[in-house]
Parts: sequence; C-alpha cells; structure tokens
Amino acid sequence: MEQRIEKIKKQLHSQSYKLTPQREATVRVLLEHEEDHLSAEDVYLLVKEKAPEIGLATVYRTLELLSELKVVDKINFGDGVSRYDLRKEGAEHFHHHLVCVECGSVEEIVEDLLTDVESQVEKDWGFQVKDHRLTFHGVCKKCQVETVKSS
Amino acid sequence: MEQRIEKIKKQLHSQSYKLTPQREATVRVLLEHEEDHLSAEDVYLLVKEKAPEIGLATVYRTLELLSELKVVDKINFGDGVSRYDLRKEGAEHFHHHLVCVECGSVEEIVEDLLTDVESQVEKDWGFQVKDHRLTFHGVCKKCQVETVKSS
DNA sequence: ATGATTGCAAAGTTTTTGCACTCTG
DNA sequence: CAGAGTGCAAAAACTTTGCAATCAT
Repeated sequence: MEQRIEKIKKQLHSQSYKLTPQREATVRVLLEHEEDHLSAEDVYLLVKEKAPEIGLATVYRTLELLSELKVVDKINFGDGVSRYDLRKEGAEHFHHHLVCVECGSVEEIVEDLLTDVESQVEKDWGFQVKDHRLTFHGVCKKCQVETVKSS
Repeated sequence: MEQRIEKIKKQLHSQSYKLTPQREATVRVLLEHEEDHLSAEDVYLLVKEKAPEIGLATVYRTLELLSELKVVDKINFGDGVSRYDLRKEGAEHFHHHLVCVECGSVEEIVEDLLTDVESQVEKDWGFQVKDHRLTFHGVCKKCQVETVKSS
C-alpha cells in the first residue's frame, strides 16, 4: 500500500503536481476499494469519513488528474455515472469487465485477452492500438445457478 | 431503407408499440447517419429539420425504446454524452469501435472479433456471455500518416 | 371513450467552473 | 510572495418526469 502511494507520488511529482493530503486520502480510498468501481460520489463519501472537510469538486479534480496520469481509468457502464478504476500494478492495458445483467455485479479480468485481436486490428485496419475497453454483458456464475434452481 | 423501417415497425408492433410519425422521423435520421454515433441532442436537431414540432424529450423516449428493442445500442465514449448506434442488419452482437485519440474519429468494425475470446470467458470464468462492448483507443491510419509528415 | 404518445416546462443528476482563501516552498 | 491547490456555491450539461393536450383505434 505505502509503496503504491509512493509510486503515485513520484508520478505526480514528475509532472510537477503535489500529493496533497486530499489527493492522498482519495488515492487511499481507491486502493482500499480496488474491486469496487466507485463513482465520484462514492469516493467523495468514503474520503469524507477520514477527511470531512474535503469538497466534491476536489474529488472530481483529483480523479481527473489521476486519469490523465493513467493511474486510474475512467469507465462507464451505461448508468449515468463515471466510475474510476485503479490500473493494476504494472498493467499496460485496461483490464476487462464481466457485467452481470441479472444481479449487476461486476467481475474483473486482469489477463489481457486481446493480444491476437489487437494484432489483427493493426494488420487489417491499419489502426495503431494504444489501449482498449472490453466489457462483456451476460449472466454470472452465481445467477446461472439461481436460474437453474428456480426453474 | 423502407424495408428496414418496415422491419422496425413490426418489432414495435410485436410489443404493442406504435411507429408514430415522431418515431419514424427519428429512425430515419438514425438510418441516414448510420456511421455517425449521434448523441440525443444531435438526433433531436436533425429530426427537427424535418419535423420542427418534435420535442427533445420525445427523442430521448424514442431512443430509450429503440434501445430496449435492441434496434439501437446506447454507447458512451467517455465524453459526457450517450450516443446511439443502429444495430447492423442481422447483427447479433454489438459491433466494435476504433476511436482515434488524435482526431477523435470513430471507425466501426462490423466483424465479430471476439468469438474465441468469448468461448474462453465462458470456459474459464463460467460467465455466460450475451453481448460485449469493445472499443480500441489508438491512432487511426490518417493520423499516423500525418505524424510521419510533420516529423 | 380509452389508452398510448407527445410537447413543454420543470425538476433531477452528474460534472464543471469561478473565485476568494489557504497552503507550501 | 507566487503559484498550486482547495472548498463552496453557482452554473452548466445532460437526462428524466409530470401533466395537460393530442392522437389513434
């Protein structure tokens, strides 16, 4: 945890940004909820527990900044809100998501499944791929079981 | 064009919805701009040219309805707005997008590149895939050329 | 007539912005 | 002190909703 904060601090410094207490608190919340796909509001409420004086605008500004630095990725599952997801340690690409249409749960896939597909896109469309967003919509393991039960 | 409208009309009727003039005008705009990834506002302005009395709320309601019927897909490229994309004729899955980070252009890939990846997800994660969203971010052919020129 | 659909305006959400204040170096 | 960063409140941007009027069967 501390190491990852240290690393982010360096990333900020390298662009002459500071890791202020507010920014640090925000990053800590993200680290503690790495699997949770928090919205800006979610982050705000969680940060507020530790640092009640923080403003929502600061959270937005911080998330925006972290987004530029590629520390987090801003994602959107189609409900009205943006969600913010920490990049995995050393991950070069965005990870994938499995969104369950039954229960709304979101599972993460860290593996990069798209190496072959990316080569194909570069070859066949002449498009130089830098990153990707992949989300599958379907029925998660748990809900499949429950469907069987109830039928 | 007329055939596709006829088909959509049937889809609506099968769920006891009507193809009102407003809805038809909206569908026509979508058909005429199939490559354009229009926002609700875009659609509204274009429909207004032909049917000035239409309201923005109706456009939203129509797009919502078409979305439920899987006539269009609602997508989000990370700017604040939802965009609406007609499903291709006979396409079972959502098509993919190539978003250029230089010029912002959006290219479409109609082929389904994910058949293998989907099998893998079903096998390895026990997740029953129904649909997917795949967007590549990178540099399009045109901007690659221009980068070479200017360097 | 009855129920679906519409247009308008109002309200709701989420996000951004302006500005004075604070902090750090 | 200068510049970056902050909190607050106001504004903006996008979308949804309530309701009376309209339309189609």
